[in-house]
Amino acid sequence: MGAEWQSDGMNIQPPRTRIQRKNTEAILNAALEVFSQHGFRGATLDQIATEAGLSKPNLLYYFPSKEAIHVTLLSQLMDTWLDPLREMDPEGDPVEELLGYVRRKLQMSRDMPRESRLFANEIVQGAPRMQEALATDLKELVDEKVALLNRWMEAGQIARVHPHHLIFSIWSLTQHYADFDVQVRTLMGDDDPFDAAPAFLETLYRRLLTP
Amino acid sequence: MGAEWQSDGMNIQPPRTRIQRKNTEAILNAALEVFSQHGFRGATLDQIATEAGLSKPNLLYYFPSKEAIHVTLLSQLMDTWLDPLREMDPEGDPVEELLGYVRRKLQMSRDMPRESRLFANEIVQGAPRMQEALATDLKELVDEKVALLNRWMEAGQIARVHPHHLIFSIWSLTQHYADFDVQVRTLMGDDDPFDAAPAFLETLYRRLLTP
DNA sequence: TAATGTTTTGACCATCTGGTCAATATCACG
DNA sequence: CGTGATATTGACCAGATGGTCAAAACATTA
Repeated sequence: MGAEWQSDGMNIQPPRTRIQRKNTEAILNAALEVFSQHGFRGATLDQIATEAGLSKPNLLYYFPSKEAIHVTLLSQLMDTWLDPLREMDPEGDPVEELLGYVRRKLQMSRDMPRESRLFANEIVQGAPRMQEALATDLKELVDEKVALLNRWMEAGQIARVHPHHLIFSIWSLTQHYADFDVQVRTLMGDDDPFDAAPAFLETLYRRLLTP
Repeated sequence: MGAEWQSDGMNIQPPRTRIQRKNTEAILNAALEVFSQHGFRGATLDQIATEAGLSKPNLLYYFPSKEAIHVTLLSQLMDTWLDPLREMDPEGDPVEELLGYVRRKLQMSRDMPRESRLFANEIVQGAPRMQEALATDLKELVDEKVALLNRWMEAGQIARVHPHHLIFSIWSLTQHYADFDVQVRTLMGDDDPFDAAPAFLETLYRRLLTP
């Protein structure tokens, strides 16, 4: 019988047996690798199965479909992805809080480039499987932080700039190093982009934000 | 016989007859639409053919393969894409030249979002069909402009920042509005992102670059 | 208008791909 | 060890997809 413990609808029951835990983890890791490199349609179940060290039917014993794997990945990552923004503390020093956010976000591009590219693939192609999450979870968080930025600006603690564009700028400047990695490295030769990026971004945001 | 006038290898002979001109143009336009929305593997010849108002075999009368269409598109666009950077004038006022570049690049994101996403798709996925162009044409141009930026910095005409990262920042900040359009618009609601973007970027780069 | 070259198409093919299923192997535990 | 539950697999399927081809339709021009 098809495994009853599997994700029904949106909810994922935590895998019960040792083997289940091991295999679902292997599958999600393999899928992250493959989806982030080829996009949803470009990825094949065979690729993912091979990468995970399983046969295709075996893979489909753990997830009901290709899409289910993709959706599971995206929603699991959403949280992690937004953590750095959540951590921005209303009580802290505004400029330092923003710089901290930039630093954490850049660190994520360095440490989790596959995750970054997974999202990039999805959004560039119109976010067909994520639009709802964008319009609800993400929007809520961003609205809250935009309000915070507005308060900081009104209090004269950071320079007045368009808060949405400020947030977008942080996303684009940091994720660029993961998403466009090939290009960046091709152009910089042997220099590791992540050597100079932190200083560059710190300079940029200090000059932009210092009132 | 297979049409002899077709692109052999990398060179594209300009289409000769009226019909050829019309159809190759329609195909490339359709392909831009479809590839930019679904990526190379996600796009199908049927989709492109339908979008171009042709049958699939008819489409393949004009291009030998799916890949040939993609390659043609990419190399045709490469030039257009780099024009704004080429226009940066060594003789002009440094800050104004850079701001002009930013403005032109932002304008391209607004006017040619499909082209931007085509490149984004390609590069996010590791630039499998473009690496060479990156390593030759693009690198040459960037190296030249990096040298120019270095001269400007040594002359004290703009602030000292890492020139490569400066260029990357312009790319990422401007292309973000095209590539992540869905996300940006979802979060900004009814506001058109392109209303406030020019002012935001001008502020940002003036503060960053003014010595 | 006849002859020639160009364009279009329907039918077809091989391969790939997501997914199913019954049978088999492995595991956990009383 | 034996037994029921869990895990794995080979064989298979239907639909999609990139691409071919010979024949038909259409243009062009002598």
